[in-house]
Amino acid sequence: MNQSFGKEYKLCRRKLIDGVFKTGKVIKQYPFVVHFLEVDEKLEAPFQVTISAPKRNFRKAHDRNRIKRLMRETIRFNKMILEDKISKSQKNIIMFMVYTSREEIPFTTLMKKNELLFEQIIKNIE
RNA sequence: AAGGCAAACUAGUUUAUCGCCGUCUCGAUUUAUCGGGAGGGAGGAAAGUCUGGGCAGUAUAGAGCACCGUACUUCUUAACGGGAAGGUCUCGAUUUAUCGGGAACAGAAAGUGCCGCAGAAAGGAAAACUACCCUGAACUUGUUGAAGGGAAAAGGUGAAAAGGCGAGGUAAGAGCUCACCGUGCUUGUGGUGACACAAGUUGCAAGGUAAACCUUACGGACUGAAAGACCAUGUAAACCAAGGCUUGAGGGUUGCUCGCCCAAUCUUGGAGGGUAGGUCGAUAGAGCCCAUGAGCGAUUGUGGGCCUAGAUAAAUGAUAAACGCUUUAAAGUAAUUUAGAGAACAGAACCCGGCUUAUGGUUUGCCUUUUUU
Repeated sequence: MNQSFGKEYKLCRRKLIDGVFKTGKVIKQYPFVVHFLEVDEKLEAPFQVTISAPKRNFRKAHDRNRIKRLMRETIRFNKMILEDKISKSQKNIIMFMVYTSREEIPFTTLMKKNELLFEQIIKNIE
């Protein structure tokens, strides 16, 4: 089982990010808010995601790094949920994830929340 | 034992599983990817962006004014507003001469401004409220004290009242005179110097404030890695129209003035193309460690060794276990055992030198307080 989660999963093309916000859908699963969109373009990875921890909630750079690392770890563990679905269809998914809580939440609960979130995305696409 | 100050060190360790970002290397082929291996991967402040440089671009023909910064001395350094050593003033402690702090520590005899309240008077060679002295008026002849003058010694106000204190002197007083002290000036000696010490003086006739303007001395081009260079893409300093031509439009030269340089490269409008990617800059440096020489020290000479993060919506993480540390509770005379909890401040973004701020722990030195012997 390939659990790697490298550079190719990063969404950093400005046009795609603008597209996610203009035409994508929104799902809230506290503490996450995700904007996502199905695209026909061929990407380097099955899905691409941008992770964001707002400066408004975490003033210190050290805290923002901590939150983003935890989020990346949860996505890495749960990515098979999305990849199974995507491998059946020909489309790719791009996402913009925002962490909305003002405090750090334990890793185990973040895992469950993230799992729920990805299942909701799949239902929504279907 | 607790608290405070200063200095130094440290910033949990190991293993397993799954991952992240570079570097080197091997193999495979579809020549651009895949797979394997080796090795590296945040800090003492990476922070604040307060300073000094390097580096890069623009410009180099300068001068004056303006503006900004610094301000005891000597040294140190690439440089500094940093650091070292020292001087002066000042605060605290006592062991009275030492120790430990602090200082926006140049100039008030160039000029201007300001000094609230209180007080008679607050800067003008000023000022007389009480009380003092002299002259002197009135009458009740020992009282009241008009008026004029003297006087800064006493009281009172104030942060500050015009050198301090004592003696002489005087109507009462006054540096008016004298001794001592303080302070200014001159000379000499010592010191690289800031200054110190000594002697003299027919100076004391006059405050503070420059963290008010100001004066003096010294220094200062501007911008900032989103700098900048190259590659890729695009006909793009391209195209169309109008105005403007050597009798000088316009541009550059720090903000202004003068001066200087370039000189039709210009101005306005219209229509319209494309990028927002990559490589370098960018990690071998005023570098770090060790030894040794010079110096009180900051620092520096010489020799040897080492290579030590380079990301770019931004890498160093997650989970589990063990050990170590701190702490709480229980058991025990004690060593200790068991169980629980905790581990700070904080994330490189071109690179260095400093400063400042945040912060867990350990050690050493000094000081204070309390308890026991």
